[in-house]
Amino acid sequence: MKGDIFQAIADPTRRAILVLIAAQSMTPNALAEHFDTSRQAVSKHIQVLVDCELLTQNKVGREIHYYFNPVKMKEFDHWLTQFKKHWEDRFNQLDQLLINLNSNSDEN
Amino acid sequence: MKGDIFQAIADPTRRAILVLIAAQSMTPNALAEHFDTSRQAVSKHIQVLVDCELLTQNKVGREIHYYFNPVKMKEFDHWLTQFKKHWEDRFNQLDQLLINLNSNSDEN
DNA sequence: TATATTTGCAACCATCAAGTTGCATATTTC
DNA sequence: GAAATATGCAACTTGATGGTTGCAAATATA
Repeated sequence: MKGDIFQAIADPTRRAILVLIAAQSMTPNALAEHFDTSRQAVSKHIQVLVDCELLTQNKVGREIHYYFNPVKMKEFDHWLTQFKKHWEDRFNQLDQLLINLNSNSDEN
Repeated sequence: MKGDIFQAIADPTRRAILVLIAAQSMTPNALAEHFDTSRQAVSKHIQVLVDCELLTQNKVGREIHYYFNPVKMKEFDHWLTQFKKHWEDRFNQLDQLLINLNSNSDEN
């Protein structure tokens, strides 16, 4: 599971980090100020995102600037797109599916 | 984190379950045959997917048929769409971003 | 050079998640 | 009614995960 994009995106803090960094590149310290947790905790999240290449880094002196890497996001996008495609195919053969769902009233 | 779609989709087994059930509704037993793990393990995954409403169930006698619920998938889709939108906006102001990325050669 | 700043790394802890086994319940079949 | 089948629920184990603190390394500043 190491380096898995789905795993990386599952964590809400990491999603927030992605959104922040996608909007503007940042250093770990700058990022950490946006969260309640410690700098090290944020750094660990960053590391996870770097491991799966959702972030790239650029060291400038003692600072490290992290950037969003859109390429890897595509991988994620791809799964959903494929899934949606599949599921929209199903819509074309709605027949059985709808019949079953409609005869199902004991559930909700 | 209970009932979180991102969390639900993070697990590869659950993604496989979603794909299988989206293709065709299934009972837990039928599903379990597709995996190496025990029926109970699969059932737990199903429960997670039901909790976040990615699956709905229809009890028929002693069998329970699970169906894919496309509605909730939208929620997931929404985040990605918003994110992509944001990130594509950035592309329109590529200037600074590209300058920074290009001056970054010590990383790869 | 001494000090402050930015960062990563390692150790540790608490919680959660995924798996297993065992058992109870409901339904079908004999 | 008894046996078989389909399923859910609970207890337990183990490993991963997110958090903390402490410290070392590198760079900037005085």
